[in-house]
Amino acid sequence: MPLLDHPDAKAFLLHWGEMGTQWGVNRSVSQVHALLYLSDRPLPADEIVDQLGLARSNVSTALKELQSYAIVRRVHVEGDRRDHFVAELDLWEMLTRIAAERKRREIDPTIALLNELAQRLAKDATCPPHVRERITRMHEFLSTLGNWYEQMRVLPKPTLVALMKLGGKVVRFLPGGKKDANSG
Amino acid sequence: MPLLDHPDAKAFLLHWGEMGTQWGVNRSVSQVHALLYLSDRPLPADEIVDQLGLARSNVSTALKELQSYAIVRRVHVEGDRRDHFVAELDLWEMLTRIAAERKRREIDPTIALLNELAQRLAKDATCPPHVRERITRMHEFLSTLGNWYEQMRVLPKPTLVALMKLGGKVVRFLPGGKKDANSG
DNA sequence: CCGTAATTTCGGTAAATTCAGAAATCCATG
DNA sequence: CATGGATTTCTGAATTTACCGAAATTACGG
Repeated sequence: MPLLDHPDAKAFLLHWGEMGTQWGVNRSVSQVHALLYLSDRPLPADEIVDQLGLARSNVSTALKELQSYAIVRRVHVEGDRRDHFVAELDLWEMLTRIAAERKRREIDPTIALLNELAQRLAKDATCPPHVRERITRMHEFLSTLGNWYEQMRVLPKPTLVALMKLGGKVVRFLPGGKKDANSG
Repeated sequence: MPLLDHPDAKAFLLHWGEMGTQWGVNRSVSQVHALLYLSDRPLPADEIVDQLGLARSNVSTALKELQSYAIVRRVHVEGDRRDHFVAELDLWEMLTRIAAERKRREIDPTIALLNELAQRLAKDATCPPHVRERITRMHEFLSTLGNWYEQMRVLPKPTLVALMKLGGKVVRFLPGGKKDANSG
């Protein structure tokens, strides 16, 4: 019995698919992800094809993309030759993996370029001062962000979760942190 | 004298333009942003057209998009009828504004849908248990993230900056936080 | 190894996006 | 309230991206 017979599962899947384009992947990719996320068992590509009505090749590409984010993985199912696929169900894991891959694709190349430019600018007298300053600032800013990310990345997951649950209340624990009505 | 005469400024601008497509905007948008970011004075649309070699209409659309993120704003220049534009130069501001807009576009619609679905699922006996659970989990997860974001958003900027600079060392200050070699 | 099932790659088409130029609208000024 | 510059909106062409079906490749069981 197809998962998508249930109207709410279907609503979720269709919405997820549409949002995909906003998130920088195509609809097929995010639909496949939604289907696997809702599925209670590993699915072979064929079945994804059937349930979503996509071309086999398209599903293959989508699965590859999802695996590149490490939020979907191949699993072997006893007594079946075909590859099966499951989505990461730990949403915190999902988030950190997407973050890692997006940083790699969207931030790291720019930091690399800025490293180069910063080096060149250091010994370049012809550059207008404000250009030098703007590029340097951007370099410092992104480097700082990158370092922060790196430090967060290596924290144990429970610590990260605790930090997030704490929300704005972290400041209470900092030296000179604000006291509020709930702190005593 | 055009800004882009300098090779490093040009390299920055070209790179920024290419990355734009990764970041979910088109090349024109990110190029216009780069140009304004490097400029030491407000630029009228005409001049952006000249320096980047884009069509006037294109620049108009790009400026609108950048203003929707609130990282570029219109300014009036004494004695000139034309609108001029400047980029946000405080990079921390830039980041928080982009984050705000992206959350609005990329997360809020999904939270809204999940609110609906969660409500429907609560009184729906026909839904397979694992589907209910997965959707509920996603709902809780995104809501928690949203709440965390909201609490970070309202913190004073210096506090945010301090928190980031602190990096992984925040945990030292938390109750039960780990001690490390640098903490004593 | 051979045959078959499973999967990926390739080529072509459809759809969407980007972008320039033209037309229309807006707006300040005389 | 007319004029001319400034700006946006409209339209269509060009490019890019998404996606299907077929062919090629890979992996597996006998």
